[in-house]
Amino acid sequence: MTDINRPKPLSPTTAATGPLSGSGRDRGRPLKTGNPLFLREEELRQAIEMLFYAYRDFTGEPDRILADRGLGRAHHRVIYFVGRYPGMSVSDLLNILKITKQSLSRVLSQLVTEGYIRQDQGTVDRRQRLLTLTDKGQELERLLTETQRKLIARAFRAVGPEAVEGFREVMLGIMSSDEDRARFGTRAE
Amino acid sequence: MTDINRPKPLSPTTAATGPLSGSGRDRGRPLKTGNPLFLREEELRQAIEMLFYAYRDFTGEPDRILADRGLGRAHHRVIYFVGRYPGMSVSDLLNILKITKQSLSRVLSQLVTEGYIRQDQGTVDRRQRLLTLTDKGQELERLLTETQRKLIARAFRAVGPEAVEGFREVMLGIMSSDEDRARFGTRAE
DNA sequence: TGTTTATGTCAGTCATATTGACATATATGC
DNA sequence: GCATATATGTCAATATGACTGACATAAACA
Repeated sequence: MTDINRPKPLSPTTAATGPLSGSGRDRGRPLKTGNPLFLREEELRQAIEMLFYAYRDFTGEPDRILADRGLGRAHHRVIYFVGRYPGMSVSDLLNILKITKQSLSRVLSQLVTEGYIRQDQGTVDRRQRLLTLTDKGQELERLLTETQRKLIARAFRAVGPEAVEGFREVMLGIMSSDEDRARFGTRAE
Repeated sequence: MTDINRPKPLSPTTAATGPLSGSGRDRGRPLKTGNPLFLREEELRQAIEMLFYAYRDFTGEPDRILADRGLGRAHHRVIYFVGRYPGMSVSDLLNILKITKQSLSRVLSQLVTEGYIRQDQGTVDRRQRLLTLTDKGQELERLLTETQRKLIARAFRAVGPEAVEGFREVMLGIMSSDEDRARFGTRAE
């Protein structure tokens, strides 16, 4: 049967699919002999799924708040980063988000039009439009970030500082660019 | 010097932006007196950003592979979970993805039409369409999952088992439903 | 037999992203 | 000062992924 190596059943409705293999211990066959347990296929798959579930839930509540105002997740990202780095330029933002300027344009213009973000001409380089949150923008930013911060804080508090440090290390390892890793420079510990 | 706690400048082009004041708020100050360091606003913000950067990079390479075949991230998720739980029903999948059946429909029909996924009538409950990957689907699933598994494995290997355990704990803490947490049953530690 | 469930579909809409082409103002190097 | 490069913006077309609402069918269940 194809279902020997399966994770546990999903729901009563699929009970038919099987009591299948209990905890699926052996799906975690080593990728190579001698690989430590935490690098087995099963553990790696779990990590993939954890990222999916956690990210989905992490963005869920902000998405709802934004939807009430006719905004989406893309607006959130812009508001977040402009709040984080006030006075950043458009190209800085593009560099972080890694989307095209046309994509950013629609979102950003909307935020400017609706009074969440202000654009000021740069003084050193007058081609630049430096971005800052208006009061209205800050208010929304706080609302959204509060939501996510509480979620993270709750998780952090529940697991303690060592687990948090492990989380940080793994996240840094997943990022593909040194530039991004550098944003989390060696912190006071 | 309100910018004490400000993240470092983003790029040479905004160096001028540096001492930009402002809305700094209490960034970095404890949320409440007595809160441990890892629960300070700055640390929580970093976690928010890490999730963004890590998720963005985590999905980047699969997105490119999929784009070559005219597929998107939504197809990836379907292929992934059908590969993970072969014989799952449509409602199981909806339950995991937490999208509407109409949204799933377009993606799933396309995958069936293009021969990545097979739908078989359930034997116990004949209303159900049980989903499995075809050979073609398995091939793509392996290609995509391999990519992500390698990324995770590299990160895991670099940081070691304790950090990985910390990562797991935090991710579980971020998930909002016990049902999802239960997918990662208490493992041998 | 009547109701609920699992699935599917039609239609309309919105948000987010893409590519490509082109425009303007400013900076910078020779 | 002129040529080129950079920062930003805009128009147009297109794809993808999500939503709501309405309705349809088959099978299970009470």
